[in-house]
Amino acid sequence: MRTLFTLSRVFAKLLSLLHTAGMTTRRERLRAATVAEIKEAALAQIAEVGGPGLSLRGVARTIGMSPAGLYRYYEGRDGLLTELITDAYNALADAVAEGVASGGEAPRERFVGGIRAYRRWSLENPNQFLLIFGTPIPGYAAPREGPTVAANRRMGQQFFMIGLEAWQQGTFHPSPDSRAPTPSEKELAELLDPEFPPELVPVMLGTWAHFHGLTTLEVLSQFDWIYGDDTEAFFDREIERLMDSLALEG
Amino acid sequence: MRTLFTLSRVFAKLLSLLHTAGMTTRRERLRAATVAEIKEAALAQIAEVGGPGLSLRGVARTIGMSPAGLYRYYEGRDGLLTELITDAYNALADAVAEGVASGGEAPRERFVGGIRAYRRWSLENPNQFLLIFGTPIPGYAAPREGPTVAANRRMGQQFFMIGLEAWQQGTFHPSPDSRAPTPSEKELAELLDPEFPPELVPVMLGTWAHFHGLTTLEVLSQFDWIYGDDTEAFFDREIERLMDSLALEG
DNA sequence: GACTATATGCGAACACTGTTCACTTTGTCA
DNA sequence: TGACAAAGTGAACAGTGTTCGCATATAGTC
Repeated sequence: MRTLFTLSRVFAKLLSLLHTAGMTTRRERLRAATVAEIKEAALAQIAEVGGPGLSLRGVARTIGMSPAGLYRYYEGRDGLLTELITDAYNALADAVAEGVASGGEAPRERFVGGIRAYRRWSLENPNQFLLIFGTPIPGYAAPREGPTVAANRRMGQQFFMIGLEAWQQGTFHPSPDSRAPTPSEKELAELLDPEFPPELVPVMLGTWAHFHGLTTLEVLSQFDWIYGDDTEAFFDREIERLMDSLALEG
Repeated sequence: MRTLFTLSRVFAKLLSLLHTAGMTTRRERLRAATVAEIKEAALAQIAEVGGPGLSLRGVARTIGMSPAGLYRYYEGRDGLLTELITDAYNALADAVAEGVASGGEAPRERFVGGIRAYRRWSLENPNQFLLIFGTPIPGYAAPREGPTVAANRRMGQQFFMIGLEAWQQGTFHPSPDSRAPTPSEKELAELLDPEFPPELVPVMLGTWAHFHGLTTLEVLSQFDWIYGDDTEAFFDREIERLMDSLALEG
């Protein structure tokens, strides 16, 4: 009987939560504020010491809370990391989208704009970048089919769409691959868009890998001993070379 | 007087150490064995849990020694990491050299052999790879101009030499860069080899970044959702595309 | 061979980490 | 007002890297 009452109450609360997205009650507002504060502190700490150095007790200290209290908001360190990793994926995807848009109408400008934004965001947020593309944090396992892999796929699909856009405008003529598309490539193409040409899949993956490699090595300061801190010209030149080899016009 | 005696004794010892590289004394043999054992245990642990998860107390446990005892052999965790990172650089460089040699006489075969070896080593030793190209370990700072940066440069120079080899055989005709070589590029070229053409510097760097990106993303399983575990064909095809765009014949 | 300086190794301690648990205080809602 | 859930705390546990003082084993010198 008690549990039934409780259940119905919980259900009512859930409904009200879904209904009133304006966070009416005082508790909800406070909670949202606390969550935001925690995340902000965690992000600041990651920017300083990197993902693997994130300390729960540290963020508890900076926001003036006991370490145990954090567990009311996140499932420990792993839960917090899951959220931050998801955020990083989305932030990168947003930055790329903005970079594409800044390219105006010209397909090549849009494409290059996305790539440049990829690099810029990564250099400005190296530790968030490494949260995604660095060493997996020891002891942390992303939840299966959880928010991080969803964000990962979202980012990947968005990138493929940039290629499709140029393709459909007829300005994209990568050298034809002598090999026929594999089943997995056809499958992915269909999943992305009915119009997506399967032979574009490996081309886009290779392109991604290329400028991702450039970005990674720059974030890790692997070009410093050659170019010092003036790597931008090299990067731009390399992107031009890449675009030429893809025969992306416009 | 005492100190003078002591100094001369130390000097004699140093001389004898330099002279008898055969590790005559019992102590030296034992020490070498212990060092090797520690390194082996650390390497095994890194292979399991990754670099940032390396636990000094853990290796002490597996070799049956007290944690404090390790400090007679390494300057704490950082010292051990410095050695392991250096080893990783050298192991990768060795693997690449072997891959090049396996290509026989044909320049293109040699070049591709090196790249394939780069990928293979990285996939077989992902955690050593990430030790070098992953997130810097929190709290660890490589000693300035220490062994790790030396090993890093050694690896880089070796890679440039592979390019020079193909160049000198007249089989390497990358599309000419419209931009004149920068001072840093000329400087590096001279430092590498008097015969090294400066315009080859950015080409080789770009090439490295390209297949490094492919390798990184594969190590981090970022292709899995598309290709499953059959990524080798994609990689090989991509390398062919890269070689064609570089116009490396033979 | 005895003596002494050095290398090796250990246990205890310190400051730190993530996490759990029992407990109190605070807010919400019938 | 009363009941119940949420929020927050402090103590505790097991784990980490590191330092210090002390014991022992080895090496080289008189």
